[in-house]
Formats: sequence, C-alpha cells, structure tokens
Amino acid sequence: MPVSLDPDSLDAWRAFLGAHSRLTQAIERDLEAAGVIPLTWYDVLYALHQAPGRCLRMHELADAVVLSRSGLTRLVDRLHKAGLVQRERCPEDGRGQFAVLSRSGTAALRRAWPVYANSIREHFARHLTPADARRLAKVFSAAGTPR
Amino acid sequence: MPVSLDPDSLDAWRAFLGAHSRLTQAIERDLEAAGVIPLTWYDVLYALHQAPGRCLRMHELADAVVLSRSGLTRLVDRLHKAGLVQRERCPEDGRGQFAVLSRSGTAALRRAWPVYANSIREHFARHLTPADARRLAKVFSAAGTPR
DNA sequence: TTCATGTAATTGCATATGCAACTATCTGGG
DNA sequence: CCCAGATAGTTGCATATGCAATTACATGAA
Repeated sequence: MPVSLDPDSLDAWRAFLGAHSRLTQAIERDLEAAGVIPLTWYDVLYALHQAPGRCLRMHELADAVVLSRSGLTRLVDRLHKAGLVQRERCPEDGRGQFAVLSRSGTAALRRAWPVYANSIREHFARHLTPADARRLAKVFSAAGTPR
Repeated sequence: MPVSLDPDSLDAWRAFLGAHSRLTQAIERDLEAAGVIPLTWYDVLYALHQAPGRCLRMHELADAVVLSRSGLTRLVDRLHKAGLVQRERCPEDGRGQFAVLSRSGTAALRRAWPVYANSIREHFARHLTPADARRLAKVFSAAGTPR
C-alpha cells in the first residue's frame, strides 16, 4: 500500500471538501431566506418525485439520500408532520413502510425549485464550463461507489 | 432571474452531493477502522499544522474549516481534552484565544495521514485523471466563495 | 477620560444524526 | 408446521452543530 498521494489529487480533495461546506451553507441560506424547504427535505421529496408512483420503501429512500435508516425514519417523521409525505404499510411485506409524496409535498417541491435552481447556478454552475459539468457528473457518479 | 438550470449542471450538482456523502462516509469508516482521528479532527489539526507557529486564532480556524464559531469552540474543547491542541490567551487582544497544535496533535496527524491518503486515493483520486484533478482543484477553489 | 458601539469567544438551547438494541415480520430447512 | 436466522423499521442514547444570548474586551468619537 502506497503511503502518499499526488499533490494535485490532494488539492482537488481539499478543494472539494471546502467547496461542499461553503456551497451547502450558501444554498441553505438562500432557501431559508426565500422561505422554502431546506436542502435535505428537497432531496427526499425529489427522490420520491422521481420514483414510480411517487413512493419508495424506507430503505430505498435512505439509500437514495445517503442517510442511515434511523436518520431517515426521523426525517420522514418531520416531513409527515409537515404534511409533505404520507406513510403507508406495504401490502406484500408486513415489516415494510412506504413514504409517499403528498399533494402538499409536490407543491413544496415546486415552490422551492426556482430558488434552488438559481442558487445552484449562482454558487456552483457559474464556475463550470459545459464540458466541466459533463465531466464532473461522470466522475462523481462513480466516486465513493463500492468497486 | 432565470428560473431553470441546464440539465448537465444539475446532474453535476446532484452527483456532487451524492459523492460527498458517500465519500465522507467511506473515509470516516476507514479512519475509524484504522483507529486514527476522524476527518473533522484531521482538518483542524491540518489547518494548525499549515499555519505559521502551528497556531491560529479561533475565528481564523473556524473560517479555515468552515464551521461556526460555536461549533469550533466545542470542537477545540474536544481536541484539547484529547490533548491534541493547547489553548493560549492572545497577548495583543484580551478577547482572543489561540489554538496551538501540541506534540501529540502532530503525532496524531502523522499517524492518520497514511490511512487518510490511502482512503482519498482509493475512493476519490482513483476516478480522476491528472487533468481532472487540476481542473477540479481550480473550479472548487472558486465555488461557494462570495463574488 | 468615558461611553457607545463593535468584535471574540463561549454557553444555553434546540435540532439532526448515527450506532446499537429492540420489535415485528419474513424465509427456508427440517 | 416450526423454528433459526435474516431483514425492515423504529427507538434510546450519545454526539455534533447552529442560532441567539451573553460576557469580556477593544476602539474611536466627544
């Protein structure tokens, strides 16, 4: 096992970490200021929106948003309390629960989108060329995935 | 204000978020398994290590690791309790505190580095060409920074 | 000098999150 | 059928973090 790392890769990693912190803070600030749902809520609702039937099993949703099972349970609790998702028992598996995007959830997603899109463009996309964007999407889809 | 975002940039953003979650989890797991300090501790000690005199004012350190003042106060408390940093009053400003990297802190940093470097390479750098790494460092240094 | 205003850091409180333990259910081998 | 072991989800507990309030000090204008 090699013990070092080439300096450019290390620079890239450090820049990546720093950018993530700054970007999520900046975007959360914009969302908050506009009075729309926060980033983590958006991610969950978006994952449900993409899913067939606008619903997913709890563990699928946890994987989709990269959160622990327990973390997701409580996040969905909060979304449910806010009326943005419903919970449904799974008919084929008595242990299972579905999280289902509600009508209010869809509305919340739609209201947040212009703010979010703007914020992503302003803080993030603005710094990328079209080629960068494509390359970045490709590289990061693979990163962190088990070999 | 435009209301949309080109699809490639959105893909890049989503990939970026997902990659960050997966990568930090994977790397934390490796660090934990090897019995060395966690990522946030590493970041703080590294920032101190880079600084002239191996010490920084609390607010400089907070900026360096992108953490709130209160968050940093408590993180430094934990590092102090673990013996990895010392605290010192600032002679020119009675309100100020320095966080100073201790001998144990330097040792902890040195022990963690091979594990961390390996983990960064394995999970992250492995997916990048040298040109990617340079481009990425450049792009992310700017991202999230005030205009 | 003195006081109003601003800044550095810490603390109280609320929230978010993971791990481990737990409950309920499913599945397959006897 | 029945039970052992696996899996889905939730909950108790500990930790990490931000915001707002607080304390202590600094600075500059009158």
